[in-house]
Order: sequence, then structure tokens, then C-alpha cells
Amino acid sequence: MPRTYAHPDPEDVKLPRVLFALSDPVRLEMVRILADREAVNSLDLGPGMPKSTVTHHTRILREAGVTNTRPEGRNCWISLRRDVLDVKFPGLVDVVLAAGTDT
Amino acid sequence: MPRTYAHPDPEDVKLPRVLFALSDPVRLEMVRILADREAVNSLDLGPGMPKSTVTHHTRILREAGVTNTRPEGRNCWISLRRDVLDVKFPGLVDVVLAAGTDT
DNA sequence: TTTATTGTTCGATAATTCCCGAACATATTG
DNA sequence: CAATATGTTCGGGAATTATCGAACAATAAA
Repeated sequence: MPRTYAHPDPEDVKLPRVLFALSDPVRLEMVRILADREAVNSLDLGPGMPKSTVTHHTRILREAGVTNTRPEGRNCWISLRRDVLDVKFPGLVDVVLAAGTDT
Repeated sequence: MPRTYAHPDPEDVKLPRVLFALSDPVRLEMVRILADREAVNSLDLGPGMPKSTVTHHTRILREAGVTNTRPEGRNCWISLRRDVLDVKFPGLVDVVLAAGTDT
């Protein structure tokens, strides 16, 4: 599958795009799943979801700068880019994670 | 003009919708304008912008629960619903305002 | 090498969103 | 009442987004 994945440089991670990436319930849930763990296999972010749909959402998160995607074998390890997010938008990830699932 | 405006109850203010409302540069700028002041006349939120476009964006902010709209005469005073936002999503508004205009 | 697994890419469709002009409603002012 | 100012509503057109099946590429395993 994937050879390389383009990630925005930290200076290109913009708030509106990040907020948009987080504004979808599906992607918000993905972020919640990622919060606890170091990295997660991409398809595990959307259990029972069509693969192409998972790809769609993970791509939006990645291109917004919210996540990092590291290919390994035929898997994709996805993680939160907290290093970037916590510097550029301190508290944002915490705020989002603090909100309950149904809020 | 307007007689009444529907505002979501605090328990109906949901994070995805709030984040979506904030994910647009135009609306983000509106929120920045609102941050300092107690209330702002609606059309002052979109200087030089078509009125119907201002209405469009202010409606999305209002229906998401981000702003309050109070009609007075033929004006609309718009304000941030910090009372609700700061309780439901503590830190969110601060995070957004802390980010520079170009980030 | 054949098979199975993981994930992407490519349509296609339905739904949403954005932008704005024109017409309208409401309220103030002359 | 007539004229003006503020903001909404309606309509349409362009652009984006969401969802997903089908075909495909790449890797790992048998």
C-alpha cells in the first residue's frame, strides 16, 4: 500500500482546518481512540466501517496536521501529533478530549 | 426585523457543531471581534460583506450555540455565549482566541 | 508463487455549505 | 404616511464533503 504520506509542516498547520477536522463525530471519535494509545492501526479507528471511509477520514485528519501516519509493512500506524498541536494550540486537544462523547 | 431567535439550550450545544462553526475563517474572525466587546451589531461582524452573507454566518454561530442574538429595535446585538461555552468546553474559547489570526 | 491482508484510489451519488443578489419584513425617522 | 436603515428569507449556482462499492497496489504469509 502506501509508500509515503504527506504531512503538513508545523507552520502550515492552521486552526480553521484543524477545527474542521475535529468537527466531525466520526473523526472526533478517532481522536478519542488515539488519545490513550501511542499509535493505532488505521482500520482500528473505524471499527465496522468501510475501508474507503476510514481512509477518507484519516486523510482529512492527517492533512490538517492532527495525526501522523507511519506505514509499516502493510499497516498504517496512526498517532496524534500532540507535539505540534500542543505547541501551536495549547489546550485544544485537552479541551476536546475532556468533552464527553455525547456533548 | 427579527422577532425572536432560537438558541439551543446549553445541553443541546454539541462539540462537533461548535467546532464546525469555528472552523471557518470568516466566523473565526467574527468570534475574535466578539471576544473583546460585550456585544456587537451584527453587520459590524462582517465589514464590507453582503448582508445576506453576514446573516448566514451569524446564524451558524447562533445555532451552534456559540453566540447569542438579542434584537433591539432594528438592530441585532450579538455576543459570545461564554457562560455556556466555558462550562461545557472549558478553555475552548481561550484556545481559539489565543491562536494568532494567521494560524 | 499463490493467496490473503491492508489500505489506497477511483468513480458516483447525495447532502451540505458557501456566496450573494433580489425581494421582503420590521422598525426608526422625517 | 413616506422614506430610510437593519437584517431576514428565498432562490440559485459553485464548491466541498460524506459515504461506499469496486478495482487496484503493496506487503506478508502459506
